[in-house]
Amino acid sequence: MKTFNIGELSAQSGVASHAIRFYERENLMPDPARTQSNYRRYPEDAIARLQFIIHAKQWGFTLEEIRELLMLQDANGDRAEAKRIASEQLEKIRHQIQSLSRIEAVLSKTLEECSGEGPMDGCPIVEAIAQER
Amino acid sequence: MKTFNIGELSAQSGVASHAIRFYERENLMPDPARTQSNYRRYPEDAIARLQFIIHAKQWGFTLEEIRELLMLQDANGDRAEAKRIASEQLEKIRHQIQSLSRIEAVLSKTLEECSGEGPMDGCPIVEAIAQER
DNA sequence: ATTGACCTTAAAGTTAACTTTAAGGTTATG
DNA sequence: CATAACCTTAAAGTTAACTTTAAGGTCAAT
Repeated sequence: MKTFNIGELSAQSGVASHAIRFYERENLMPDPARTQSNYRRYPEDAIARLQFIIHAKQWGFTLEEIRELLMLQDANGDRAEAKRIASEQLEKIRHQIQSLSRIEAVLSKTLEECSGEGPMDGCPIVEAIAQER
Repeated sequence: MKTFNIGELSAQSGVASHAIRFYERENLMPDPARTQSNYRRYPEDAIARLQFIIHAKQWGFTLEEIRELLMLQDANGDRAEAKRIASEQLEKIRHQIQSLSRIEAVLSKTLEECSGEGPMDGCPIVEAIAQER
């Protein structure tokens, strides 16, 4: 089995060495084996674990939530817990979409109304923001 | 004309006194008049300015962008500039919506596939995150 | 044997947008 | 006149998720 030092793992995973050490301190990555000279030695599956972290981040999970998911995996925990975490994430995402969509509607309408010419005084954009709600 | 000290302005606007001073340092609020005892004295329109800031924040503008908009207003600058700033903001919001919608689709589909029962091993949620793309 | 590219740790810096703390002056009330 | 509730400034702390710096040990190549 191939093993990697931290620089090689960094190159394979696209995660900076310092970030990998940070994940270790934050208990997202397990303490790796060490060489005689105290260098970290990673097994191949460390790449997959880092990619899991990257993807979960892209999905909007916080490191805290990712740590929970990884701990469930490591402990072969309860699937219901993972579902709860992911469901909460889905709810958050849906709220964000709703909120952004409302803003998008008003902002795009406002931009259509603004010619983009003339002085600031009476600018529909400014007036839309200044509007009480 | 009524004037306010910072605590009254805070109560009227819903923005904490310290945040108001912070906005002053950050050039979002103009340096106010002072009493003999060096207390800040605000005119009524300070309330509207703070509300403009609050609303712009709700629309997702950064303080930096809000400062730009306020400077344009204060200088009675060019409406085209305001339109550019708002257009960029609209683009950002649309990208966020797109990105979140993609995540929402995959995540909700994954959640449907996961019974929420049994051990983590083989959990569709974990597998969906671990998936290469 | 020396250079350069790695690796180690611990600690401090980054960003945004504040909040909190510290140490003290002022004003209103009983 | 004392006490509480204001106000002042400057500086440090907060959060997330790292990055950067400092000071030094190790390894591969020339």
